[in-house]
Amino acid sequence: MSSTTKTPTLGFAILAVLARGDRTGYDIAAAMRRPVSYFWTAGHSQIHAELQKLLAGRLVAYETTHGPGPQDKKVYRLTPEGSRALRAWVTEPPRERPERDELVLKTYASWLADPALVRRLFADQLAVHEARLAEYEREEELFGEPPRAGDPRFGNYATLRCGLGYERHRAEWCRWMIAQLSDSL
Amino acid sequence: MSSTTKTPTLGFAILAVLARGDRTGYDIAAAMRRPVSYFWTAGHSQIHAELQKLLAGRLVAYETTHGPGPQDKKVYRLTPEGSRALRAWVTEPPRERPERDELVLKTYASWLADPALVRRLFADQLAVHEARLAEYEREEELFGEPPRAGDPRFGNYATLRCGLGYERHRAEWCRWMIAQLSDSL
DNA sequence: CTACACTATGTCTGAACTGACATAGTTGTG
DNA sequence: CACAACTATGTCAGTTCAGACATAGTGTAG
Repeated sequence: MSSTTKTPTLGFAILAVLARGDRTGYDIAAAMRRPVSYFWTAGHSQIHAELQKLLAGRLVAYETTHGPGPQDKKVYRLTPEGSRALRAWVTEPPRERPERDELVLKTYASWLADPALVRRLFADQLAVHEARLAEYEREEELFGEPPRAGDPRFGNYATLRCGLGYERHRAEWCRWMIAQLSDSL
Repeated sequence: MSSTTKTPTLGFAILAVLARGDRTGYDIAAAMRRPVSYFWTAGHSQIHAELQKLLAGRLVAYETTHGPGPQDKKVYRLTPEGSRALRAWVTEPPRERPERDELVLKTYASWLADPALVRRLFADQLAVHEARLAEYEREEELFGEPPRAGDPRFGNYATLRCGLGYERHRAEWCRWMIAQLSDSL
């Protein structure tokens, strides 16, 4: 660590985006809304605040150019320290985040409710997952040959594969639930 | 809603546990650590605070009995209003939680790091998922015949199925990553 | 009989996060 | 030329959550 601060995960998410090219806070927020499939999300207010901290820790720097808005436009870039910190962080084991899934919780309590309404809930969810799956499959086709491990696009492709697997698992579970609920009618 | 307060998801998690039987705050915390597979988690400090709010909204009530500790033991139960609120909540569409997965983020930035170290990271993760999978499979066997939709045990079984599918998807993704990284060495 | 693990309730601080508010230039459309 | 959408930065109040601190009776193993 360069000094006193321990960077939260959001900080590394920002560094990971900047590793692919210099950006403004606005651009980072846009990238994190959906890079290609999911990986992390944050509102712009959080990003601007975190950029201040990264700046204080000298993990990023910026150049001011004139642009729209009341303030000047700031284009951020990784510093060598930032790049080093990011590379070191990548291979460290991730800290477990507690599982908090509202649909699973509803499922846990689903024995209390009208099976027809629960069935409807899962049918809606299934539609959402199938739509996302179709979208991801379209994106997958755009890659053609899977990129190699040293290529930045490998990161995009690998997260896309994760998203693809997740949506398939989720859709299958929804279908199973619907089948179970149909049996009990 | 009974009055002014909108109950957060944690509140419904507590109600869902109480729907299966009266419990103390301590018991609820223990149940939510791992009911059978995952569904929601919270520390006891959060649970005690939330129980106060549920109490104020008259969704739960309690009886005091003498027990260990400086305070008396409080056994909470659902009120009719609580039961009604829970049942109504179950079939409402879940609000989307933002995706925040540290391993996926690391994957997104993995092109920067030493492939051998990334491979190690995923091998460790694979071991974790395989261990959980084995545990869930053991739990699945204990059920024998899948419970029917009106049975409280259906909730447990259905969440277990979700956990099972999730761990399989995750393990498969880890294996795919390891294969990709082995190719590039 | 002593020590430890477990039961049991609660408070408090700080970090992480959400959503609203505030401001204003640029670019493209009708 | 007016208006909307997009670019762009920031503040602030409130909520959620994790982890530490505080306290103390009960049951069990050595």
